[in-house]
Amino acid sequence: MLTQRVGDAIGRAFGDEYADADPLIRPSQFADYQANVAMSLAKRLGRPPRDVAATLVEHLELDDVCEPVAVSGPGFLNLRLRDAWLAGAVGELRADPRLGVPRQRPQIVPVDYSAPNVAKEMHVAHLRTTVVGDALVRTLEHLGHDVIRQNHVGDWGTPFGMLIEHLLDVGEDSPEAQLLVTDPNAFYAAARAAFDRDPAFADRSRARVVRLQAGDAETLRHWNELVDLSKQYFNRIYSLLGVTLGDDDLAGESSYNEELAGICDELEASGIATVSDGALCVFLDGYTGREGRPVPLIIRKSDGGYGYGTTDLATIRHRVRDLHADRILYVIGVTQSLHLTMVWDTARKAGWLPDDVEVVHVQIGNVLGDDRKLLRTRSGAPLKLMALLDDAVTRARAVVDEARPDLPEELRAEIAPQVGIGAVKYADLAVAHDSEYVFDLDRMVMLTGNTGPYLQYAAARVRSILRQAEGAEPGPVEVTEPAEHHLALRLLGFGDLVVSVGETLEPHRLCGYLFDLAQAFSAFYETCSVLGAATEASRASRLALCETTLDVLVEGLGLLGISSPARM
RNA sequence: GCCCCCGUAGCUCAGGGGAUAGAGCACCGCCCUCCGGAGGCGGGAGCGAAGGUUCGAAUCCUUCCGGGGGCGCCA
Repeated sequence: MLTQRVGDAIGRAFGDEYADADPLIRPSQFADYQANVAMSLAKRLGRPPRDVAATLVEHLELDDVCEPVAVSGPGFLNLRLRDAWLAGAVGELRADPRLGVPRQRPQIVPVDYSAPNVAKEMHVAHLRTTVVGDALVRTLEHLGHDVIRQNHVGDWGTPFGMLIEHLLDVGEDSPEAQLLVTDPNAFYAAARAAFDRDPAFADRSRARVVRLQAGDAETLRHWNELVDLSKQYFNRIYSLLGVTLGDDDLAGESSYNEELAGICDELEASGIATVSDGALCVFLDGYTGREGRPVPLIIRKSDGGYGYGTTDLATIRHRVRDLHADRILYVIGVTQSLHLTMVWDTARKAGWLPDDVEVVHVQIGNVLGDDRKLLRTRSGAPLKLMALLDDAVTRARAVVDEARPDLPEELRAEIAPQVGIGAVKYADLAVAHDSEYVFDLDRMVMLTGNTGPYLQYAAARVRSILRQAEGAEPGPVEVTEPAEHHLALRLLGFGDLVVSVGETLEPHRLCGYLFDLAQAFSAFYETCSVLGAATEASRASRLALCETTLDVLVEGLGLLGISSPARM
């Protein structure tokens, strides 16, 4: 709105040929917003920036929206919104069930995230892609996009012969088989041990892989049993995390089996792939490795088997051809960067990925321990995710017990998981997804600072005020105090911010916004008594501000996949 | 050796080319303690280094230093 009005003023002041100048209106530390337009215009006009800015001010028609506009610095227009206008805008926001978040033209967006492996423990890296992916999915859906969740689970490959044989040995209903649900690494380790110890078992395993790949019906039935048990493990984690992934979203590597041979044939026939050292490879310009040797994307191993490069090609073709994707998101570890770009380049070359389909690698950075190395237990073993989450809940319980000894025991037991899980998820979301960060449970569950529990607590406190308002109803918004002004300004920023998260795919911006909002509310709470407001109209207005703040906090946390306990 | 990412306060992290680089935690000093103590105000200290582009660079480009990762049959 401001941008449009300033743009019009440019046209009036300097002529329509300059109306294309981007006013670049942004929040500012010097005013509510700052229009930075004079610099670029001054250059084009050959006039001093301050003069240009002053001329522009004369042509601005913003008196209904802004206080008289100040020119400062080298030529910035500082815009301070009028309290009355802000009050009206917040009133409109309150009436809008979407809280100012626009609906966008829908795009079809497959999002590849989580992707755990069958018969393997999920670790913190999986946790982060799951949490970040889920926040992106929720946000994009809220913006109106047609999101297709794709959980590209690792359910195929060489180890499955060994795993199936072990499952047959222990029996599908045995306690050992249940390890797949409760402690998958233990199952895997047992299978591996048998493989290393017993040559006969190793031979059976290898034979089993061959039958699996040949599509032998009985083997496939056992494979399904194996995968089903692992699904139970995934779903336990997802349910504990409150993640939107379900069985319908499973699109494992195995689902592309039928297409792999065809992919290879097509690439070989078109000359894109060539045989090298017995393996079918794609060599692309610009990819060199050690000693300048070209790096291949291997699509068929020398033993005739297929690797994940081939399934990834089949996957991308499926997403474009069958799902009609406009934009494809890969929420995957930063280590896959090279592999992914090679797959994309190959797909483009083969004509499976048109130029107008955008592919994005949402790079997930490593999670580190306090020694700045990949997070592990003290003994060096990989962390068990379930144990880690339990630990988070335990610590959250301690924080809740400390802060709210007055709450009944059952209620505290109910709140603790929401806080603990929220804390872990928020920590994953609050830092830029591609940066590494140091995992520190104690910091995550703190009630101060940029943490999930802080925001949940903020929301609970607002609820508490509303609860105590008893008969008093929220009414028309008035803005008089500076703290009200600042809070109202923050509230109005929600819609644009959600849009920017959808564009940049950076949920940490939403975290920063919500933290900022909570602090603005805190300042408001400090200086503007709600229940003790001087007049009835003022109390009604402040109740309305409380209610709107709560709505935005709850909605924002919801987009992040974090629940807001009613009390804590 | 080649390629990618990163280097911001004591610590953990923000900073979509714009003014005097921010927050939280930790530390020190003062204030309030009233709707639930998510407190308030003040203080110290920072863009790895050097060039370049620009009216203007933490941000873009180049080089160097330092850290992490990847680089042919695991996924």
